[in-house]
Amino acid sequence: MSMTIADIARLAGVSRATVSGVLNNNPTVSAKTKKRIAEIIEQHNFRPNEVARALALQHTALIALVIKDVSNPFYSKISLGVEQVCAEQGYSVIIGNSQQDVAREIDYLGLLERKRVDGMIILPLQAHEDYSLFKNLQKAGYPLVLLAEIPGIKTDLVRVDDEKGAYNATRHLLKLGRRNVVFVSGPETALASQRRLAGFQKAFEVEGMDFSARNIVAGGWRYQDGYNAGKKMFEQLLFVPDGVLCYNDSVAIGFIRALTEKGFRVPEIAVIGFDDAGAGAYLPTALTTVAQPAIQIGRLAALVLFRRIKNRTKKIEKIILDTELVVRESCGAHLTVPVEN
Amino acid sequence: MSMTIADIARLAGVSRATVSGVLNNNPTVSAKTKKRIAEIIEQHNFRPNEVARALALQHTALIALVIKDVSNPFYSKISLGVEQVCAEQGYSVIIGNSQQDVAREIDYLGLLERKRVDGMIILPLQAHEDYSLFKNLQKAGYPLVLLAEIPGIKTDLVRVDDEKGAYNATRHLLKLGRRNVVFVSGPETALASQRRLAGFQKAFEVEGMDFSARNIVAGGWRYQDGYNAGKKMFEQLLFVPDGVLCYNDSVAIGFIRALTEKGFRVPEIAVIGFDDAGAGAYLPTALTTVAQPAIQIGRLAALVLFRRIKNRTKKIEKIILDTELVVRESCGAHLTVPVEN
DNA sequence: CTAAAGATTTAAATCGGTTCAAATTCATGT
DNA sequence: ACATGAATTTGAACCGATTTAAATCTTTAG
Repeated sequence: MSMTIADIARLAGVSRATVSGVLNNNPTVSAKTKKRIAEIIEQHNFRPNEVARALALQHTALIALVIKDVSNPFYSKISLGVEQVCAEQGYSVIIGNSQQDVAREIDYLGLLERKRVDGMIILPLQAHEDYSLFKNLQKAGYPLVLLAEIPGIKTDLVRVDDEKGAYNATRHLLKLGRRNVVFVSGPETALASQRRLAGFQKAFEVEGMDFSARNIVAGGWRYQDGYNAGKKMFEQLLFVPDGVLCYNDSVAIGFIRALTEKGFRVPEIAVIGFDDAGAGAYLPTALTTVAQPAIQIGRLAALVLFRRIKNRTKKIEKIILDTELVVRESCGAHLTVPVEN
Repeated sequence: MSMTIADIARLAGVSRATVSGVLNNNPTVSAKTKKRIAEIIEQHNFRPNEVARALALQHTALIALVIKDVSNPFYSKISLGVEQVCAEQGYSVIIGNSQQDVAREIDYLGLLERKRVDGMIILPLQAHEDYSLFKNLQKAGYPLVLLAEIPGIKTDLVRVDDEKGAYNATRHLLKLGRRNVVFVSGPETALASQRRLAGFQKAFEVEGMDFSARNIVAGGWRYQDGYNAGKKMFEQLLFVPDGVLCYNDSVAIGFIRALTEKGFRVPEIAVIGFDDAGAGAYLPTALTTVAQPAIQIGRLAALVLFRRIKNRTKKIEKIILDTELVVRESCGAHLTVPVEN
């Protein structure tokens, strides 16, 4: 149906090799044939079949990005960054949503072997029984960039310093005089949640405050998860906090909704989110949050991946970016004088 | 480096054709060889190269989804739906963000010819100088499903009845007694915005109300666009509305933020969004909105695309879904008695 | 005018699968 | 034991590009 290089060769009265030469701007083909054939190509609107090209060249100009769920604003921004630099480099990106499901994630990992994508950026779940698959893939030389560590594996990595981010946010709350502060956690399969919890806890220590199980409540990563957590908390009223650090902005937004429904208000209850993706900045009471440079994370991950694709021997890159506490209204900083200690 | 079908053939002392037979579960190869070779394949963890397969079979098991911006919650939900059914069918999806840029969109269109993706789902911009590219692609038999009409082209299409959706929402506001109602428009390159405006306007007619340019304000599609529109409006105070229909939820959220900053409140000013994707339902004053079944749209688009991929002769499918007005708090329906007319 | 050097072009192999006509093996009935 | 037909396997072509050694064509110098 569509033209092939052989058709063009026939039309031009020349060999396929020559046509290939002009396609790839090979200096060995003369300027005049180049022009002549280029015209014929143009005329017939011939586009070389990249599948055939991929087979011959052993690379597909495709990479895969596997995240939990593009409909989460933070991940969608990462994907935007990834796609940006891929487009610049002439690559396309296959996107996979693991949906927090290990089986799906494993399935996507298979794209490396099956579809021969040139590399993969992946936010691995922390729920695998073992990580030999990752280990094997990496040992087999497949370019892999992670967005979160995997136990016992050294690979290129781009992430943010979750612990420090949570630590700073928590200290901020504490400095503002909040004393009943809780952390609404993320999904158990997220290493980032554990890290943020660690930072949260550390702030308690540093401020010399007691920390107990009451300071943690189980959350999740979606609006609904935050809402549920808040609902439960404000229905039972076992413990009414005056400060809350949430796993991410979506959880914070859901939590705030729940608290509002029960007649409480922000920032009387101070709330801080994490990510700074999505609607937070535009809430009626704008959300204070630990901002991650999501697009930048995506861009860097892609850049690191390309470096690895091009140069298989280079040593491992581990990029850990800083977060930034973006103080808006929901933490009450604009109302309260910080407590010095 | 990695195993090929020839390696397996050699290992099994059999021809490549036979190995291919077991890979494709060809009934002509005997059960015992099938088992024997399957074991060898398993043992060596051989995965056939799908690039080679794609070349031979002339299909890649890839489709492309081109939207404006995955980081918009509505599009990300569509992409989720698309990916769901693709995963079920063993397809992968390449995602492209046109970013409202015609050149980028055209570039992505090229994936059909270049990367030989088996089909494409695309939300075309309305800013092309001409649509011959689409026309040619479609004439050349490339499977194409649109998420918005293109002037003068008949292709498979899945979308929502924007006009009716906006009409219903507007009537709702009007019935609630709101008299100074405005439409915060979407980007000019979005046909959907024009359709929603038409529905908005029609409601005015039906209610026998005057409609003028004051009833439209230029918006956009992001939080920031809604915010800017609101800010401008409430700074100038030329016209303070008591009801607002926004192009989408993001615009509504931004608009509400602007109005809040200026000391106004929702639902004293009633606000309705469009899409029902993202944070709307979890705002302190939950957003009333015209809900689109985004995931379903994605799923249907993918399903239609697969039908077209499999059966090139079938006639065109045009699926127009209904929206649903989800009444929450931001339109004030829970406070106001509807006005009968 | 011719040989050597340099510039271009080409034939054929290759990438790793699928497919189909032809060849081979197997089973059955006599 | 043998002919026959069915079941299975295989060789070779093909998908559409790239690549490289060899062939051919141009220049240039002597």
